[in-house]
Amino acid sequence: MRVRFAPAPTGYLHVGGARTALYNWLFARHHGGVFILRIEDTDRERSTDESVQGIQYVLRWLDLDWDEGPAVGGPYGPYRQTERLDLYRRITEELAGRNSAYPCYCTPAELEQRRKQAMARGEPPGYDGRCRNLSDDERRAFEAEGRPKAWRFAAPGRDITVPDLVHGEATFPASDIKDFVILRSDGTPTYLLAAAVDDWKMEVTHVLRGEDLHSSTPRQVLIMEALGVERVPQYAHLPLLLGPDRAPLSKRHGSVSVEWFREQGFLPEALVNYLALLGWSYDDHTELFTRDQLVEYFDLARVARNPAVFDPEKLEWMNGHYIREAVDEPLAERIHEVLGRAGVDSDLETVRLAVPVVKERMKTLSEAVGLLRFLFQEVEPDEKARALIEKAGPKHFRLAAERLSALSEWTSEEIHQALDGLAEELGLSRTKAWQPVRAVVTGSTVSPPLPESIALLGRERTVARLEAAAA
RNA sequence: GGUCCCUUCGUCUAGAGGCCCAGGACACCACCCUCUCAAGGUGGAGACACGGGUUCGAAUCCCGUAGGGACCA
Repeated sequence: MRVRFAPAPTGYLHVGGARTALYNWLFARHHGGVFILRIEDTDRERSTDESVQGIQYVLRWLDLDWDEGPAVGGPYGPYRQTERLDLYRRITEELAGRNSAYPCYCTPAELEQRRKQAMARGEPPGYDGRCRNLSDDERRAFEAEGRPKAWRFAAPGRDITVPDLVHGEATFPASDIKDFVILRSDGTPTYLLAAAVDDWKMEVTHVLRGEDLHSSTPRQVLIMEALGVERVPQYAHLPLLLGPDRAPLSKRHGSVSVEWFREQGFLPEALVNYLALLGWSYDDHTELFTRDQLVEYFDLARVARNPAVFDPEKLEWMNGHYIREAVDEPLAERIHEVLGRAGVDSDLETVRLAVPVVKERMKTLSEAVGLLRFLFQEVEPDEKARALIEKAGPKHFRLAAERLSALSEWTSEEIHQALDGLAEELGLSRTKAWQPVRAVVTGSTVSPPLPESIALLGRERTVARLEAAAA
């Protein structure tokens, strides 16, 4: 079994593409097949080394390893290979020899005009087959004129049924399959030809791709059949991913690239788990899966047929879960990195100690910045904090400073006791006594547990902040 | 316009004729826990697009209608 994942060379992978990659990978791994990475390269404008790098980077981050590739399909970009162009041309000639392809001399303007006429007559648009039965004389005349020619596939005029591993069979009527272009006048193949030929040459047995390619399947199958390909791949079309507005996920939804999620502090495990569940389910209640379980359980028969809306909130919840589950040490390193990128100059040692108290209060790693900033920078109390500080008054903080500086041991237990003593002395509830202290020490009314926060901050800085507030 | 695909709580979904006056999860609400925020616990509200059939019985099968999407150019 040879499974191929073929993203377009857009330079990044959006979550829809990532899900397709994941399903291909899971399918291949589940069946012990070969997972092939092939970059679809039919777009002249965007194909660059960088885009291939970008896709590889993302797949590595998600830990989706491939066995072959990256192979590049299509003829463009830095991967432009004239021998490939020759291959597509030779195959087109071969098809022509079998009466399955013919040159078309119609100009874009002519095609456009006829399309409009057809529409006006209430007929479906699409090529009318005009050049299919050109006489030799007519053909010579066009050639003499120096007209550019494209090559079209000669549709066989019969219905075609293509099986699909998630949808079952779909029959496309002959009338819907017009003679389509396979080789452009500049000698480059269209997606249809390139995909069919490359899948054939790479001996691909399974193609899992987006639903948007569903209706192009019969044309690819037709090309392969005309070529006498013995084993046409099996197709599975995955339901599209939608944005919150129910429109297919695309660049205009903004932050949908996997790279963005990485930068925001999402864990690959969370993204993989979430994506796996967008269009597939195992049973009626299991939601959290390890990678091994995913590989073991994944089954195309349980892939949904309806499109799914991408829900960032559920992803966040799941990410929070994976952060809580994460091992402290590597997590500390990642948080250290995130802090650095946010311009907070932290030291790894302190972050290590802080991890246990922050890990269960984050949905994304980037939230660590707000939670831990007070440990590494001077604080500027926010509005709520300032109000609390003002209300409590200097005496509150002077007493707190005294009690804390008198401590013989600087541990969260001792600090806890000192703060309780403060509450007692002031005749206040714990909440009322502690919140102003929190405001002064962390600059916020929200923080990790106070005694732990103070322990992390250190005696000197804590007392200094309290004394400044008492002045 | 044609063809193909799709339609269960706001969202992701379970459901392949009786187990379903529809189950789980996220989000939401309430309560508990509690030094704040979380996490955790308990409870709550919330859906079978519509209309016809078939059947003793339909979310599940059939036919229509409506809506959405993709492709064709």
